[in-house]
Amino acid sequence: MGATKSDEFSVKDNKIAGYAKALAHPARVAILKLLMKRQACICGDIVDELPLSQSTISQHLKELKAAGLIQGDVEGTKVCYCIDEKEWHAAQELLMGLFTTYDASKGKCC
Amino acid sequence: MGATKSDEFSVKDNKIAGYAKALAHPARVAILKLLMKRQACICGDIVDELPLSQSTISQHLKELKAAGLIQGDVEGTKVCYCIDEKEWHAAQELLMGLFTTYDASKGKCC
DNA sequence: TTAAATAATCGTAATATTGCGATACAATAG
DNA sequence: CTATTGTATCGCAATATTACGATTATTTAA
Repeated sequence: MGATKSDEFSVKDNKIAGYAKALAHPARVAILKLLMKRQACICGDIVDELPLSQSTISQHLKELKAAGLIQGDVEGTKVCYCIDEKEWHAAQELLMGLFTTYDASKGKCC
Repeated sequence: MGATKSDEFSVKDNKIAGYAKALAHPARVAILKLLMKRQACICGDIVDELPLSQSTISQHLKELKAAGLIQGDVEGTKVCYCIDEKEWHAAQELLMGLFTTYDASKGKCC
């Protein structure tokens, strides 16, 4: 008990939930915004910009990478992260699909 | 240590993260889809449709309600849930805003 | 080679989430 | 009033997340 019963739900619902989970922390939202603001990507500058330790930032980056939303390029002693365009759009489509499903069925409540 | 440092981030980023968190579980995604599919809303039928116990469903509904995404109307001994249109659109706008920020700055990576 | 810089990982602690059974509560039916 | 139905809440156990300091690579610079 306690573990999420992912198996019991559709692949699509799990994907949506997975992308949502990646966005479900303000630090990760802030990181993504930073990556977008600087049209080129950054690395440990994120650590300077956010109020979290290096190791914590590193973990958040790892999660965003695991979700597929970002990529990391090793450049010498630094690592350069950026949005993964393809997955970013995939996430956008899935989440938007969920939201627009509502407009389709303009149901009124109870 | 271990608690999320919400205070350290912007209100907006926290809102985005909050909505995302509500969508970050396949059961909640499934619930929202059900509420939309039946243009009118349901209640404990959700329990019959999903592979989770009544108490677990109830908790997920509570979270969705806390996030503002759904409303619940007591109807006799039953409770009828439905999407909260206003908050739903607010969530949609915030999340879309995040996604489209990328298109604006067609940055290429590293 | 050695030192410095940068990032990833490990270990640990605190807290949050997920899930369920049992129980409590509310409203209707009889 | 009492029984039934439908839902919420409580208490617990299992697991996951968040955060950090310390350590471990890894690569460049000296």
